[in-house]
Amino acid sequence: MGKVKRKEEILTTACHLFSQKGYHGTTMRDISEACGILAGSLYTHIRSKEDLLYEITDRGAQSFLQSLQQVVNSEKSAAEKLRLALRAHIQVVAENIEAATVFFHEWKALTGERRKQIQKKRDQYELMWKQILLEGIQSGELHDLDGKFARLLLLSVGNWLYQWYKPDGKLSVDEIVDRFMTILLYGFLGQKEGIHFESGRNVYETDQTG
Amino acid sequence: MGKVKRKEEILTTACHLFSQKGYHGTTMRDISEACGILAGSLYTHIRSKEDLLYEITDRGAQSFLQSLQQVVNSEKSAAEKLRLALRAHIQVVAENIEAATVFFHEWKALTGERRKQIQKKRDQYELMWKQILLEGIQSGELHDLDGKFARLLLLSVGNWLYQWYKPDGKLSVDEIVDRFMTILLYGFLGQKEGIHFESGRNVYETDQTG
DNA sequence: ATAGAAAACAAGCGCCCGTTTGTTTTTATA
DNA sequence: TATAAAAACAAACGGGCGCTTGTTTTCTAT
Repeated sequence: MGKVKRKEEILTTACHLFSQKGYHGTTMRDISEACGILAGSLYTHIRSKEDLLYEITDRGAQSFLQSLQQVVNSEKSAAEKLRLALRAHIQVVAENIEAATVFFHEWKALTGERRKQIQKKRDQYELMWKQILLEGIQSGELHDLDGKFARLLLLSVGNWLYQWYKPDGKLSVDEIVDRFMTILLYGFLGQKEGIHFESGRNVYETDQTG
Repeated sequence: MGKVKRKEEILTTACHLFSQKGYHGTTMRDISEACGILAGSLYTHIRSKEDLLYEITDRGAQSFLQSLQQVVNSEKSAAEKLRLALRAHIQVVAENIEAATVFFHEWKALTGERRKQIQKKRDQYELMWKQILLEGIQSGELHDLDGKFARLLLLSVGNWLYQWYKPDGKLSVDEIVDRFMTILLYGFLGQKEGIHFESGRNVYETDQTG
């Protein structure tokens, strides 16, 4: 097995096991067995168990930050920016479902400086959402909106996704985003005027949950 | 220390530590030290560590089920039922924030039959939400609504609450529910006609998160 | 083909885990 | 106040934990 490859294999394997059994519920022997080597051999490639967790969560944080940065920099209407932001978020989760699970579920198992760094990136991310919403409110496009709770709503939806999303589900990321955004923009009671989806029928069951 | 009291103290302490450090990250010695007794003495009151986790999560599940059952049985409009359901959910989380944290974050650490039982109650709970939304859609009150995603939205908001809610926050449960429901019923773009709150001003910062 | 580097092995370190056992102390009841 | 039950202690069990060390095997580049 090549040099860099084994390191990545260990990370992927750890990510898989952490997402399934949790960080503290996964042992180095679990990881080594899944990789087909002995536990001690892992330490040729990594320095510690916590290093694995940090690498996984930090990569996750970077993915979220980078994808949202593009949205913030874009020049679109507030509503469109919100859609793009939610789309970016959901895409990161959907395309890295195991890493996202570890990111959301296990990052607090980090200790000391490492944890602070991840916390910092989470704060940065939240700040970017704040910015998008604040712009929309100040420009009047999102009149009368409680920015704080709008943000909590959006992040709740995006962050909870890892709990139910299954990669082999019937709906694409775009279809999921469309359904959420329709409700978020116009509400349970509002009309969906001016919005059209290629698959916009109202079907109660479109099962994607596990 | 009395008979039943010590058992409850152990449960409360375990709940606190599980919510902070996770189930696998908490040791029996952690719990015993916080209770001021030796680790072995715990076993006068409990049978195993997993028993503690099961008791906590099962009580949580019962709280959610009971509070929502009352809403399902009530005779209200669909929109009002949704509000009451979200209120019930948020109230359970807010009034038992540590237990809720363990319930949402650690229930998968249960094994075998115990885990299946909690899963079953979670399914029951979701079914009750489905029922409320289905009634509202079939009666026409929630016209054109994608019930599946409306439910995901509501449960995302309710389930993510444990991640940011602080008991010493400035807003009451009712105020939180009002803010979420306003957005959920009328959307980011819609008018909030016919709705009035005693504290309905639009302030961007109403900090409640940690 | 062979020297040097990288990777994996084999063994085990010290420590902590959940739990058990046998004894002592505390509590409740008569 | 005597007595039995309940609770807590003291000590340790078997085992698994993250990780290290010293050696052997495998790969890579000349």
